[in-house]
Amino acid sequence: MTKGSLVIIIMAKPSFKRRKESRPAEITAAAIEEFALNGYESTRIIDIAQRANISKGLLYLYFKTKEELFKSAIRGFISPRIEELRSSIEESNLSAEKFLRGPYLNLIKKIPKSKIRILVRLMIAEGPKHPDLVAYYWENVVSKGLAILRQIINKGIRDGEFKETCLEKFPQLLFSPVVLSVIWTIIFKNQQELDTDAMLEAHVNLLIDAITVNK
Amino acid sequence: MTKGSLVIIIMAKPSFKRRKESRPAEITAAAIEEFALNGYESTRIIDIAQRANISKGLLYLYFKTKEELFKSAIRGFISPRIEELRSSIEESNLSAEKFLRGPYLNLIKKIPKSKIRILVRLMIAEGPKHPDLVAYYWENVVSKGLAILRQIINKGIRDGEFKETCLEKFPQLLFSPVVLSVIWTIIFKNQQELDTDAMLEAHVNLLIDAITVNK
DNA sequence: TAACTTGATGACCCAACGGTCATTTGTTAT
DNA sequence: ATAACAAATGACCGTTGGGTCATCAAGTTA
Repeated sequence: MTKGSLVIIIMAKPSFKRRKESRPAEITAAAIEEFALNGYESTRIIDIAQRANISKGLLYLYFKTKEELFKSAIRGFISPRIEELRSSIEESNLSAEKFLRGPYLNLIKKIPKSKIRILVRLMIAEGPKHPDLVAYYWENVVSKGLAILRQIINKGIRDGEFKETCLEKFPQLLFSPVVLSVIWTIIFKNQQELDTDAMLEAHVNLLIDAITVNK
Repeated sequence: MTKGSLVIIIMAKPSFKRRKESRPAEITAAAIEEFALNGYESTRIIDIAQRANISKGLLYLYFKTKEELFKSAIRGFISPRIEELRSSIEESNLSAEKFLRGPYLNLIKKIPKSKIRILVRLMIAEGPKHPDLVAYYWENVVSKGLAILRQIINKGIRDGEFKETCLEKFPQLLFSPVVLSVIWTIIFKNQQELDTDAMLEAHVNLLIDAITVNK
């Protein structure tokens, strides 16, 4: 429309990059850190901007509002973990027991030490005010994980490894000490150390003892 | 010091009460509700005042700051529960297994439905910014509960009911599905109902199966 | 009823923070 | 060099919400 429009069309193609366009990712990374530290309300936009080494104004060039930034940050944080989850499962046709003692135990040992802790706290603290985020988290992480667990337990039953117990109705029970570990390490780290590796291993052992057929 | 001081001393005794002095309790009750609903930062003082049917100014007559009100509210909420905990334990010299299947299971079934949920969410969300509150919670609730559990498990081992398992090192395992239940009912109630009673019962059954001597 | 005391109010103050925008900086094309 | 325009800045605005205080209301005593 303006006098300059022709010029724009002609020469805009040869991709220019002042400071490149990895900016959004840098910003959401900084945002996740700050939100994890302070929660949604007490995190100031300017703290995020400073952590990302940009000005407040530039942040608003990429994200319309604080809310949108928050959601983008969480989503951007979850996405990569989904692949992580799927790939580390890789059914690999082990027996159900071997699978639980091996890849599964390994995976859950990592969680209380990884950044996923952040997510747990954020979902608990901010979830009730961001139902669409909860829905996203449910769909992409929780329900998938639950399905995998249920599948493994049923396989064990079909193969005659496991007894028919209530565990198939509540696969969550295999996961519950992970939740406790995460919360413990967030809240009570100053009160008492918890050897999460040992605890998680103990839990898997106990449950397998309880549901294994013979012995 | 002032001219009126003598008068005060003489006639202040015959306790007067305009609107009585149960005010602080009313305020902390209102505060707990609001804080549970919105978290610390997003709760406005005026919301608390309105819920307590008083003006903002009066609230500040009883509590110097929002922070002080928050702490008082939490402490006031915890105190009564401690007695609840102690009394519902009442060792009553049952066998360890009977105790776990009876009074203990009963107690934990109540938790995800009671207001204690509130506490869990608040501690997770706001704990990191209020370490003294966490310390108080630890001392008066968590460490006591943990001690009781450890005691019961050891008794079971001494009496020959239970095997020596890692459960004595991690009594938390008996409690972990409670934490999961609480969080679940807070966050995912719109995604999927969870029969917490059945799940908790299943969990206690499984663990007892795993650690009981013969069978 | 008058004097006095304390419970209670809400208008007001001020700092903090989300969000905007006029302006500057720097890069590329010619 | 300079035109052109995107990238980036930070001073500024408006609102929100914690906290204050002058003022009022109501109870008690004499």
